[in-house]
Amino acid sequence: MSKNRKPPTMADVARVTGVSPMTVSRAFKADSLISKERREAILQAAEDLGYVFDSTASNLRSQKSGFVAVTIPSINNANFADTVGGLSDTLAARDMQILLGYTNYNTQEEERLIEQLLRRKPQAIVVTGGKHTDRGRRLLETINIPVIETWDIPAEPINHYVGFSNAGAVRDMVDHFVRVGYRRIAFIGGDVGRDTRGSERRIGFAAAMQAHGLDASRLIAAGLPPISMREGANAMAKLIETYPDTEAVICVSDLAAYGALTECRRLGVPVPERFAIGGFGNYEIGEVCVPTLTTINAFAREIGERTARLILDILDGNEGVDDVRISPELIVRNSSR
Amino acid sequence: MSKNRKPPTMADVARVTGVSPMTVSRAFKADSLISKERREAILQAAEDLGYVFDSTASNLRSQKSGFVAVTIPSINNANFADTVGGLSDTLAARDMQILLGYTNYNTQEEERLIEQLLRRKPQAIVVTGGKHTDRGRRLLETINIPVIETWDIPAEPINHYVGFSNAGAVRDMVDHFVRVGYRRIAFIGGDVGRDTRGSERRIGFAAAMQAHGLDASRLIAAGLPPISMREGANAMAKLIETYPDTEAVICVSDLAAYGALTECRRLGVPVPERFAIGGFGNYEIGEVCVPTLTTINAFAREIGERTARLILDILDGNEGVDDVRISPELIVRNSSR
DNA sequence: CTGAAAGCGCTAACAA
DNA sequence: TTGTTAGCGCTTTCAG
Repeated sequence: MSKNRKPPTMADVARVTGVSPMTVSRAFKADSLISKERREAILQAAEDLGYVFDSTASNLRSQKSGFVAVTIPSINNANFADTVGGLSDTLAARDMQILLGYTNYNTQEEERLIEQLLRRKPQAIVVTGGKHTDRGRRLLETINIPVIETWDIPAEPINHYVGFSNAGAVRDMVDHFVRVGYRRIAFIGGDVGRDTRGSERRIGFAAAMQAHGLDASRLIAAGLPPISMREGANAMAKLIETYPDTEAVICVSDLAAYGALTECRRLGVPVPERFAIGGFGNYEIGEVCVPTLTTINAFAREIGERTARLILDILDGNEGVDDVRISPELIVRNSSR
Repeated sequence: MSKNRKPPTMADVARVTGVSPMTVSRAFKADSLISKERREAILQAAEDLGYVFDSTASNLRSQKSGFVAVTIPSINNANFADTVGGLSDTLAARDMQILLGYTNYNTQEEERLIEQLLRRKPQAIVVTGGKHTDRGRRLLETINIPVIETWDIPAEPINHYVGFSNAGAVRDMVDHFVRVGYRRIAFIGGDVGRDTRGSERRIGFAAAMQAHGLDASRLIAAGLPPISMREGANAMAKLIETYPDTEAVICVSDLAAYGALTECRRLGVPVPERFAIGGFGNYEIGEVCVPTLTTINAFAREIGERTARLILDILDGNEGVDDVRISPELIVRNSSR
């Protein structure tokens, strides 16, 4: 089945076709000057030989890898998957590929990953969030390619960012909850410190509650991020036990919120009549479950698309490239007033 | 901020350290012969210079990319994400990286992707399923690297496979449903032809029903794969309208099953008393929702891990490497007897 | 439109 | 343990 001969190179294709390797090279570049018939003959010969273009060599010579490096906290998260999808689809139009790594919500792991990814000579690097180890940050500052921080608005951006205020988005939900009459509001999130976006959502909750003169101390920590549905359910049980008179809860994600919702159903607590629930992220589950979930749409896919366009603009040398601030949208559904 | 000087190379590090480039190269390979102090001095100088190892060049010279190419139908699917996670984590132990592409459940797109990925000279390629375009198959047959088909047991494997029988797994569920007394059983899946794993599940359903002498014609097509929760809900509405006396339904995935479950709740149809529901894939939603979902665990993460180990074995030249047949596990929960 | 020469940055292979 | 030489497969550059 698999022969042990060395795979054919452009030189082989050139020999078969009776042209120079340079001409073969041109045949493989869509926009290069070469007669139509010659190109067709060359491509046909290449296909017959089983020749596969070697981008490894091409990249070295031209000093362009065609890669954009991307780090996300978790591969198994619909929000980040949407962002990667937006990035990937937009970059594909220019034949660029994504080199993906995930950090498990851990900046140490992110540092290791950044170093590993940079060795592949990406033409840009996209990271999630604005928190990094000192060395990770230094690596990003030193490298001579566009760096884009996403899903956040960093206090001190390394280079560019495409994101939104996590604290601000939660504040909008608190404001809405207070406006419609809830007062005793709690927050379910992960343990502090690891997931920075989650922490900022908690901070946004506390700040907004205080701004309304309300008690901001009803905080339930549900475990290490990311918070699963199960952990959301457990946190809800703890919440009801600890603060039985709570009227509404804001969860760090729709997944936690859905878990909380199922726990209410198990306990016979009517939602939203007795207990209102809000989530974050506009996951599919939130528009299908009963009752549907009030949530915040952070436009995950658009973050990816805008990031990709920012990168392409920079690589094209367009001046005046602006960072992007996304405005998350509050979606009020049936799990709350 | 970003200087326009060319980034430093090994030659620069060598100059600064007063050694030859070859010695610098050795300092970056963990297992090579070089005095400890010298290595440390070199690595320190490299860090100071902001030198980043160039795997592009290394790969070309050594003819080893360190990549494993992987195609999956969708990036936004917890099952495939788990498989990729298993692959990625297992390969990371050997410093290999994954080069990921997704096909949108489309073999044309898969063909395009395979061609693109092979240009990066991966050391192995993993594809999902055993159905490909003719040219896609030819590319995989011709290339001189391990090819692993997953999530399926192909009738004619190209090279290796790590998978399970989708038809057989659904047959197990039908057998169970019949054993506990259901007779009028339906199947909700995607439109035929695109998602081959889904088609095989439907085929397994029909064959099993016929084996029991039961009517296998209650098939609801829910749209293009992948079937969303929403489409599962719509399909359930159609099912109840079309075949009102149905007792149980098997859905092509847990997501569709969950949608079906919510539709029952909306319609006031009690599950499992009036209507039993089974899913596929053991997604998190199925163990949290109310009632919990009867499903099939296909061991997605293990598929990835076993695939990675298979690849490493082959690359290590271990003889007698065997393909892997996973045995999916039926999990009976509260959405059925 | 086509070709020849040179070299991208690293490491295999050999020599010391 | 270290250095020298050559070359991985392609494309930049320049000449025709």
